[in-house]
Amino acid sequence: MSQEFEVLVQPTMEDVASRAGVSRALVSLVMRNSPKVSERSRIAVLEAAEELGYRRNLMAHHLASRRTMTIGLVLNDLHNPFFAEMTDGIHKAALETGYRIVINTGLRNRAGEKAAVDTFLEFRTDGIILVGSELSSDTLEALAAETNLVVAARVSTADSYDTVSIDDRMGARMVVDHLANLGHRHIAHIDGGPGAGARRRREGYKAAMQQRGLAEHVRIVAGEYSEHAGTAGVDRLLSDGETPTAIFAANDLMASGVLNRLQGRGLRVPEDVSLVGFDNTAAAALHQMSLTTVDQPCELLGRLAARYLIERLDEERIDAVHELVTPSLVCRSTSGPVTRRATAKNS
Amino acid sequence: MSQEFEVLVQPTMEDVASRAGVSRALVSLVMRNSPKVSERSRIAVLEAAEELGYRRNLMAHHLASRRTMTIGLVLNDLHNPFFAEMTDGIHKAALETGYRIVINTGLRNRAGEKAAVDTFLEFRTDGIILVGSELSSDTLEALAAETNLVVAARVSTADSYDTVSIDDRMGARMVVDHLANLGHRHIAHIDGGPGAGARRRREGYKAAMQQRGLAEHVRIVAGEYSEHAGTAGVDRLLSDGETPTAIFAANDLMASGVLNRLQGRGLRVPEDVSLVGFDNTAAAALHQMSLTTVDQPCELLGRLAARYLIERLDEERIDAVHELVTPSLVCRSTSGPVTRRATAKNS
DNA sequence: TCGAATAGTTGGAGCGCTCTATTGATTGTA
DNA sequence: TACAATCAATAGAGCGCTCCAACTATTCGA
Repeated sequence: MSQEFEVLVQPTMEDVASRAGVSRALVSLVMRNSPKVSERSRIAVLEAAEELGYRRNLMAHHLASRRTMTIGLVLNDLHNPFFAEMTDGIHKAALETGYRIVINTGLRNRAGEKAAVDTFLEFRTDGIILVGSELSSDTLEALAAETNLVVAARVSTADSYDTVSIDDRMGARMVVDHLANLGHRHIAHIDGGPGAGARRRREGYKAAMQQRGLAEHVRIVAGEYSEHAGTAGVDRLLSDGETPTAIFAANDLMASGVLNRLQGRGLRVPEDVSLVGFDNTAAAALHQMSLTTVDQPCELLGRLAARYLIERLDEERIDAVHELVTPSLVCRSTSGPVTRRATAKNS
Repeated sequence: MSQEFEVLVQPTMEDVASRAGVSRALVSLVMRNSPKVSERSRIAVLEAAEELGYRRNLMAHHLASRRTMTIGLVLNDLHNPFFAEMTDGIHKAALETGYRIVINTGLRNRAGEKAAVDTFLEFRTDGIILVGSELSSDTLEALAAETNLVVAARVSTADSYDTVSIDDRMGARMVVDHLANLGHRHIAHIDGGPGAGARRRREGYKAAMQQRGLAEHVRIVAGEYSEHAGTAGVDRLLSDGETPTAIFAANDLMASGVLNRLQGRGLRVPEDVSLVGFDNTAAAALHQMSLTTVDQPCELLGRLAARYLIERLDEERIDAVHELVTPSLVCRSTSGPVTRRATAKNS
């Protein structure tokens, strides 16, 4: 029992100091890699620390220095692989600059997200990165007044925090261009409703269609980011009589539903109908799906988010930065040229 | 500028105390919901805190109380949806008992995992949960001496930390039983190599086959947890001449490769060959795949892990607990009864 | 009416660290 | 030889909080 107790009480700098025969302040200098320590003492201290299994107490460290060299990362949804990849980018960029990260997640609701943020505020992390936040812009403004803040995967013009996001509008335009170049004119869009970026994807689709002189063929069916919305969308599109030769689904999950329903209805992809998604999730790359889709450079987005936060911390930048990153199209097997058969049906 | 400075310096208990006209100690009592505070003072303090935007400094709190009410969670791989679901379970269980969690992840390597653990040790979280750890058992033992530890998704008999895992062996047995009950005898297994739980899945497969009197049909092809290993496995199985009527892939990702290759080879699933995976990932549920697979009760695993850690913290349990949770089979469209055609080929 | 019990409040020590000012030892220079 | 300059090490205050012992009212029973 008493041994158990001993084990869990961690040694302090004082312990290391007395073992090494120096002062506590010297140990502190060694731990912070100060150059003004003699080689002799440095080694003595490091050895003593090693022997005792000393581990700096970050809490005390922070209390005295007001810094934690830690970035709090709040992920809206751990289940979304998109966030996982962004995290990789943030993680790497942070490590390269001497910061570490700590992650938290709301349970996919605002209250949970707020709790996650509060945890970091209480831990006094040096700054916070929010990925795919659902908080109101007022809340974000308030938060930016309390800590250094960067919001990723969300567009804003706020001047108290930075944002980094993909250019959804351009992504949608790329999809339309790709399909139009393949000869498609009847390109329908099943939209993502309230989903992140869905509004901008829809706008991009519309604008590109107009620009291509296909304004009359613009056709948008309401949906949301789910597989079911994809199947329902197909039903809606087909029941109107005029079958489009190509469908642009607002994200990959929806595209999966679309693909399934098209095949169920006896339509071949891409011979009869071409299909393009958005996000380039792992499932899209699987052979069963092999979906043409828009890829987001997640890791880059993450790196940028981290960089902007660290600029605020290290260079004390105050004014906000808002960056839009260009996506790219990944062509796989679900999109192809319009065939005689497909066009015959429609014209 | 100077305003900027003001904003980022957070108010302390002292500030709240003087604004509310009470002592710092009283504010502390209010913040900790002590019952021995008059309603009058409580309200005064809470109002002052609200007005100042006071937020407790966890670092100082910990330093004084030696507790953070925080659990550190180290995920081996954020990309694996399995971990995301376990996190949900841990998260919920933690919240219910007044704890909060903080997550960290290694960049899929031991050094990264160690760094993640170190962060939590420096933060002095009350305990640590490792999910899918790749650290050596010696390292884990050493870690358990420094903090309270629970390891999830890993089997062990160590007596200094708890483990919670699925019963992979039983999962494999369920697969064999399911297929055998459908009339299959030629059931092959493409194994997961060094992957987590793969060894036990293979053993379970072998044992179940023997128990069913199918020892002579045991056929194991080496693989690993990747789609490619699945396609390669099929090639290997078919090139031997004797096509199995059913294939048990060590995980869903592999099963995806298997499915693709079977179809590519002109074999129908499940008419010609039945296929079963393991993990029940989101992709398996997608209609394109609709894979029969073994489901792990991830959230339950998470809840158990959290519970065991909290028992160590709150009830000061010392002796280790090791729990194996029973999985369940999810029957979808890739498995079916042996057909005349399939059996004809083989016997 | 008085001491005891109770409820509410407070000052101060201390948690483990950083940081400033200072001391002591050593070296360089006139 | 004396004095400044440099280097290495240290004491001590303080970061924001908790917790204990002590203190002040107030209430109660005898």
